[in-house]
Amino acid sequence: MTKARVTVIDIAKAAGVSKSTVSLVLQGSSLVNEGTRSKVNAVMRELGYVYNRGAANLRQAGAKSRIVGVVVNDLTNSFFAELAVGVDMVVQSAGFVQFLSNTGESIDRQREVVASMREHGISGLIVSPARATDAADFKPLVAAGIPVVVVVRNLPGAKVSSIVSDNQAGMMSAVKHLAGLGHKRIAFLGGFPDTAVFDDRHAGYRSGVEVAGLDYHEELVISSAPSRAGGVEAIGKAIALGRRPTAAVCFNDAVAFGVCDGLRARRLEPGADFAVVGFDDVIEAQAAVPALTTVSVDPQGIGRRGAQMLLKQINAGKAEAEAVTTAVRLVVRESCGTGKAVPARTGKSVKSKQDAE
Amino acid sequence: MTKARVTVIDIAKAAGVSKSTVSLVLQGSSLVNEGTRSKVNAVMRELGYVYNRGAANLRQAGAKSRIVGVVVNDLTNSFFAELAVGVDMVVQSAGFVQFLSNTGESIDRQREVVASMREHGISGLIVSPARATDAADFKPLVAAGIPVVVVVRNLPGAKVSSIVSDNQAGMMSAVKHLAGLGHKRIAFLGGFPDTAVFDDRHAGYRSGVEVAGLDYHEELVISSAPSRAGGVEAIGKAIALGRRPTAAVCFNDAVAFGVCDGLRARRLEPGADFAVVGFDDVIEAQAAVPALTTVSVDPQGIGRRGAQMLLKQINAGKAEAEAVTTAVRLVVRESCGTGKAVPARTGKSVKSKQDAE
DNA sequence: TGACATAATTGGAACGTTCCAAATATTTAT
DNA sequence: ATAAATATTTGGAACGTTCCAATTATGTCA
Repeated sequence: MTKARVTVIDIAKAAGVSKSTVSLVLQGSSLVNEGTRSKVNAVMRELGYVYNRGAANLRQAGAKSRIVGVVVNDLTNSFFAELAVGVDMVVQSAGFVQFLSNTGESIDRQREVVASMREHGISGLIVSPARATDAADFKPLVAAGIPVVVVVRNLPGAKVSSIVSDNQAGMMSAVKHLAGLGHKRIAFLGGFPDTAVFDDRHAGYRSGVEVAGLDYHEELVISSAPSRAGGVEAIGKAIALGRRPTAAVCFNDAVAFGVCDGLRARRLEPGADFAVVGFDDVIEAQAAVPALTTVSVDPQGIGRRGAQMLLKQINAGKAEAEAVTTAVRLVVRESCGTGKAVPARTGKSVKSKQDAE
Repeated sequence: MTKARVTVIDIAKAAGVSKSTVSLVLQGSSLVNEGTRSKVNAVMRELGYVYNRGAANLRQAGAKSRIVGVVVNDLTNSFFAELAVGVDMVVQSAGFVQFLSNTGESIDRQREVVASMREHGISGLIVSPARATDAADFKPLVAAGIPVVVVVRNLPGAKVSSIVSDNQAGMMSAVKHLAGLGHKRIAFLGGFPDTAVFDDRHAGYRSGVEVAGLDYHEELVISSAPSRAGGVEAIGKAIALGRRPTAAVCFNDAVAFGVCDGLRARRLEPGADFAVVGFDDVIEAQAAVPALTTVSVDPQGIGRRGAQMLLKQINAGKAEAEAVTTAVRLVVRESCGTGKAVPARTGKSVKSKQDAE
């Protein structure tokens, strides 16, 4: 329906210069005379020229497409939505655009979207890997010189940068908080034991218990799906124990909400009759009744930081794998029965080179 | 480590055919001999070939980049996150990828990202326009033959397709519900009067009132920011009226929550002493106390539908503007005081929904 | 003024693909 | 066996940009 695309040659012709000059203007080169520059710019505006990044990118040997790929496993989860927003903020202000895709925890889907992104020539990738992602999956990318930053869930064995929250310290502070309130039997509820995140949080739980001078009981660790339904299930098992716990730290907030549901179903009031702590601090946490005491991880911050890391590597041209864990803090609300709010800070920002393998 | 890219020519050389043949294989053409095809495929796998969509796209005269742009004004809002997921689902299974960007209601940002997307050669755009977006803003796009679908908020005057939820019918059913419960003075609270969404919802309110055989009173329409704080403010004014209303339909759920806050501050119990209906059915709506009666829209459905519409136009080559409004339904919970006998549960677990505005 | 540096400009030749028209191989029909 | 049809394959020539080396204009200094 409409005319052919306006190209740099059309501009050149109309402005009475050569295409090379127009190209120079496009790149903001200082080699071009001020007068010519404004003339060319005027003509571009007039003809409604739009830059063809594809063509440019082709010539520049795939150097810089100014596209970063972002892959998350569940955009519906506000945690990841926030993360994506964080990424978008820094990526956008650096003049990049983001390809965002959702895998819904499907490994096949993940492979597909990553392949597609590669074909489109992304200059870098930020990914929160689907469960059971093979560390080798991103090997081809880094081999091709495309920086990859793994967020939220780490990928042991992959030689890529990563940025995860301090799961261990977070869980530890949650346990210490409960112990400080006088609880002696504290359960660890929810989560799949075959994930790295579970391992970290569980380890934090365990050291928290020990640091508080309590005994670690295997039976108090009850895994389940990391969802609301999983929480209901887990609390059911916990209550069925001979010596039932009086408090629980949960794998994440969704589990914690499920635990509250399960308690109510048994005529127990979360907060008053049983203390509950979550993990993540999703938006619903503060609006819930009772407001959830939880470990806040600032997903948007992770997104921003991950994006910065990625951009740094893109600009450096060289991808030096770097592993950072971000601080985390306990937000005390009402689900542990104590109205007094004394936010306990924990966690430190640790930065370390990742070596080996 | 960064070796030269493997190109179609390398493949050709290694397979002992011409680049044209390789290209044919790439396109799945039936013209190529079965033997050659598998040979070529084998070599491609072996050399780790990755298709360069940019180059292809360049040659194909911008025909189809298989990229669709998605622009939303607030990804943090789960309403839009859901919407994006809906889009992604259909777009992905059609072999497209999505460029997703967030404007945060900034018109400048919106212009930037749309421009950037154009440079990258999107084949279509789905956008939930930032407030006060000029209808002419998308003119250049459609002039260039790039289909545009506007979602959630419509853009009067723009000759593009749109898909919005049935604000009018939704509000009408809310009013009718309240009237059916015996309320005579029903207020309309919250929202900025200068938006199209406000107009629609207000119109729905008005016809609802009339259909119920009640009088429409200007004083019962109290606008405010479409936020929780705005709700507090609006209910304050409503209560200060000479003849105060006994119920209110709110511009959205956030306002409704604010209204509840305001009522409690005046020792009135929402649900019992004053009936409240929201709009959107955000996730918090069902967990709130009292659970909020509200109008549910299906953002993911809108996303899917919008994407289908867009793909249809992309494939058709021509953009025939089409306006659809999606159905909406009232979810009765407890905030109108009828929570007693029949727990009016909508059997399905409602997904997170929220609409800013 | 000539000699030389410096500032601006400019034609190709890439980049990796797809298209086209034409060439070659293989069948089939006569 | 030969022509005609069909099945495969194939070299260029694009696409819109950037790079390079080369060119032309302009300025400077003895």
